[in-house]
Amino acid sequence: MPEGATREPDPGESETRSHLLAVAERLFALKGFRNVSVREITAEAGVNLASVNYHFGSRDRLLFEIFRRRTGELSRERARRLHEAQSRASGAPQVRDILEALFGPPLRWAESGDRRISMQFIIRARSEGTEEMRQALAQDVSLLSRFAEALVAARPDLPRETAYWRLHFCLGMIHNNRFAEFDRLHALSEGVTRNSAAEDLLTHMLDFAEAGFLA
Amino acid sequence: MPEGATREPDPGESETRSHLLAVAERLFALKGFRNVSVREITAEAGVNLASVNYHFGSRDRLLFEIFRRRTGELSRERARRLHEAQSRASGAPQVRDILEALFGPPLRWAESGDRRISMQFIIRARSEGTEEMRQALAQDVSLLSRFAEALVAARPDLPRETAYWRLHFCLGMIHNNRFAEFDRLHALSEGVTRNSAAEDLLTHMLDFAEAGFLA
DNA sequence: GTCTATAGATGGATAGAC
DNA sequence: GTCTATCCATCTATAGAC
Repeated sequence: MPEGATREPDPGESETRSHLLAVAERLFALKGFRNVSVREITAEAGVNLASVNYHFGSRDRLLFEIFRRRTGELSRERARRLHEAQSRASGAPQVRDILEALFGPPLRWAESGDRRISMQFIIRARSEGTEEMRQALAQDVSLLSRFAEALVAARPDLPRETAYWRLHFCLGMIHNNRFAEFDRLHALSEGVTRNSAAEDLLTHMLDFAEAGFLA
Repeated sequence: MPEGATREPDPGESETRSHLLAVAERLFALKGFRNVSVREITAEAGVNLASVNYHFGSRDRLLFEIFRRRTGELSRERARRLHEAQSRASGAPQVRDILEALFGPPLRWAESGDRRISMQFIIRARSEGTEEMRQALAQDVSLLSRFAEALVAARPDLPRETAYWRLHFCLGMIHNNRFAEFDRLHALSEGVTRNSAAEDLLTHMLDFAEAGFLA
């Protein structure tokens, strides 16, 4: 597991603190950011009402801390996969390999039980996030521009603007995935043993988006 | 303008009532459903605090009434365009014409000043809507299945499941559009006179999605 | 139909004992 | 670090005068 991952509680972190992070993440992901109160979080976690303020200062800072951790992890994983694709292809990967580095991590997160909650949390942050979160997402342009540059390099004949738009469409394809879609996916692939559900969806997405880029 | 449109106040509707609908729609669209209070709506509208409850019963029912009107209008416009495409093509339109009936209406709404707010409201309803709204959206499957059937007819060689997924990806491309994207769009097309901004984006989307369907 | 006043509920935050 | 008790702000909804 890469350096930044914090699936297991940080040993230097109080048990209450990491428990609060886990419980809050789940509730926020399931019910929406504004539909979860500090009271609900602490009750569910079996800790005292005041502990959120003691450990995080405020409800908002707890929420932002979860956001910061998860988006950081996802970005690092995507960057790593893009870098691997570039290494394999001597710096010039094909469109499909670039898109796999973009699509793969969130789809694999959404599949496994543990990361699934984190993925739903991140998806929510795009629409329900605070101004601070949206600003942080907008500043994450460094990662996106790495993908954009890779795509432009793979399709140098394409106008830059067109490549940007198509990357934007690809992001839309990802962000539209919610629990409902993943559940439908699991239902559809029931009894299909050749691949995992996430791999099936990944293939569908890559087929569609790759063809879109080759237009 | 088609029958269902209610851009102008219904003559049989009290002025306060239609004014509240317009003001509330704008505030909900700009600030988010849960970030707008009855107090703010009535203050902005210059009417009394109690008038929301008098005219609509509750804040939630005001919100749902806006939702009901706008989603109805958009669905009817899409259905009409699909029907027109089918008439033009003797019942068997091409993929691109089907997708234009899907993409065109929301893009044109987002472009013009008046409908722009309504479009943002609808986009928000997907992620911030109440359970009642999500249920209504899910039941709007009748419209979606008309598009799905048309696409399957246009590409009979494609597995049904694949066609559904691709329609799902197209919906993602649309729903990812927010104010930020439309503003970027307006900036990009500054000084470009050959087409309106919405037509440019529509072309980009159709190029991408049509190619994706032909994979 | 419109207004003021207020009831009633919820939730974030903190003081202060332990 | 944890707990109880409480403050204070905000909001929806409604009663009742006009």
